[in-house]
Amino acid sequence: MAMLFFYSGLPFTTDHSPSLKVKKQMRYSQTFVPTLKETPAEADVVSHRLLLRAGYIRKLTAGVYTYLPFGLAVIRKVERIVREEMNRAGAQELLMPMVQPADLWRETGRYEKYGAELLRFKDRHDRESCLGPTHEEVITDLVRGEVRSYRQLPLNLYQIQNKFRDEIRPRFGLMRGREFIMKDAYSFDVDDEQASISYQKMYDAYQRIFSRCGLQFRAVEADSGSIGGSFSHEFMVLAKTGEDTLVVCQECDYAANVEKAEIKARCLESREPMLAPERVATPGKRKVAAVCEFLGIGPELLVKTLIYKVTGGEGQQQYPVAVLVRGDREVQEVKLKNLLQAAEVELAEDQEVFDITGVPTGYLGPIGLNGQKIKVVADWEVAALHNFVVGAGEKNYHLKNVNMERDFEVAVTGDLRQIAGDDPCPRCGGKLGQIEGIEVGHIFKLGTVYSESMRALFQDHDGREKPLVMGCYGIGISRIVAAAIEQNHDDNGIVFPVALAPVQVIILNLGLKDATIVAAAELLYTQLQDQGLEVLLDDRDERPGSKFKDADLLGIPFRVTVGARLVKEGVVEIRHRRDGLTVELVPEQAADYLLQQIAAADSAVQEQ
RNA sequence: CGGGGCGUAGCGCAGCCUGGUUAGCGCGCCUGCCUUGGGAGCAGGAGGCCGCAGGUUCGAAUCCUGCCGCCCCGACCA
Repeated sequence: MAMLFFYSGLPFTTDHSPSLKVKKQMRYSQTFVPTLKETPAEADVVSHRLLLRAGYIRKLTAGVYTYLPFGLAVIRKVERIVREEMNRAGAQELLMPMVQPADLWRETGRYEKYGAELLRFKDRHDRESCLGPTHEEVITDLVRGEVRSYRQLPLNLYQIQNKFRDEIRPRFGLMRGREFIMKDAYSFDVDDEQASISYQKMYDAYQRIFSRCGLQFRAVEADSGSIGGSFSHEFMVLAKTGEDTLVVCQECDYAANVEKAEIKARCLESREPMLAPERVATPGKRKVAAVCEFLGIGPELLVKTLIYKVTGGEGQQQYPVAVLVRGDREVQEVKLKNLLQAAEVELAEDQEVFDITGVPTGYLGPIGLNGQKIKVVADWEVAALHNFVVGAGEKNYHLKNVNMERDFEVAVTGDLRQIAGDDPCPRCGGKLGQIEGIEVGHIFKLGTVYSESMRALFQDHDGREKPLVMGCYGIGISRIVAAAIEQNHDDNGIVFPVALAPVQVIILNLGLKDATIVAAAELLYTQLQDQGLEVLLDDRDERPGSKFKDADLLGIPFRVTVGARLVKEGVVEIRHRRDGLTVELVPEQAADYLLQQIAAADSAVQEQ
């Protein structure tokens, strides 16, 4: 502590201290924002391209990026909103280590289960370790050591931290990096009811966060995936480049990820009398369309038999499962995985199918598979169907008039197909639409999965020891930046929402050799800063064209041009990046105008 | 990991198939002149282990082998 005195004269402060009123120098000529005229070849999607071109990020290696000053500024904007809303919701910030011991992960069994995304390594003492892709184990370890009593609950702890997941295929720049910034929060409650309240608080906080970020988004019901747990929502930014497909009811407020979207309208059991099975030659007809055309039937009367390699669930070995869906449907693998309680399901290759069943693909059917000890599962629709067509289990033949139960046995029947465009809403029966989305947030009700396996127990007021009921809540901070750009750009570059822009205003000095213009630009720069606005002054010795192009590319919401018109007409020009709206004002009015516009943008967002 | 493609100056690319003079173009960068409301013009200039390592050859950016890296399509996820 004594060391502090040696730094005499300097106040003890940190750079995020709000009390320190040092204005940031924001002269373009001295700012490291290396914009690019041409698009680097590595970038394909809009956000990646523009982040590189606008000098916001640079790549170090696959899926790993440096945030340059302006990129970091945007990240900080997002973080600030997230912190404010998390704190408002009663969560408390902490910071956990990124390096974690393997033994902790063994307690929940995830060291083995998590798969290759978990980057494992040994330290110099040969201790097994990993880089944290998420922190359920660490937080649970912390809390089990400190929380004993119901009086210490509820508790919600969060952090904003770099995560590392050794993604199979990183892509799209910040959208799917291996290293990325995430906010992860964990809630601890006494019982399920209280946990639901914590969950709802987070749901509400997330609504506020994404609204304040100026994003168009939608909360949807989601699969809880490998994190485990019972109940889950994803927050999706709506954008064409989204990696996920969502179904949204046009009549009620139902929305879900297609992975999850239930098919509720159970089809009516067919009343047709069952006919005698008939073996028909279908030479060379392997595809659904070819078989149907050949037999003169619609694809809804044919049943596909697909062989999946399934891992986990009952025993650790891989085993084959035959999945039956109608010819016009697709298997939804996430549903299949959940139904089988499997760790992984993978469609078998043609050769593998032959090795497993002895039948070439295209002629496979459910009959006789039980004899080979292959588990058969069927979609509900198949169970309702009568007299359908399946592969005969031998090359160049199919079977007509097949019926489930009479002709073959099925281990499980369930909701296994992907929801289709003509399916009705599972809630209200209304019409469904499909849209693309980017997952920027995911909340889970975990229950006691982790607290039980790690023995995180507390004593309740009835004196009994119970496992903590947990929830976990993630937000992809760096991904929000990419998603915001996917949703907000035009041909000239980024169009940042005011809340996320690295600075709110850029002043273009177009008359570096004209003392009047320079003086006016400098004065405006100082005045706007004094008003608390974030301003970049473009004082570079560049031609006007370059300055306009860069201002657009960077996506700064408001541009103030100080040029010849100041000398001739005494005005500066203020242009809105988003809609191109332009006003001319005397410089004295500029600050008020901008403050008013920025306030308006903020309140519009708040009302969303 | 499976499938496809690419590594040549800071960026975008040509040259490679059909080996052979000093490896070229556009942008950017430096100097000077000129120009100044949408990425100007002229003149001069700097900058290259042709991804790495072997091999074939009198001779390799170019042909062969191996490795490394990157991008795109699928399984994963914030």
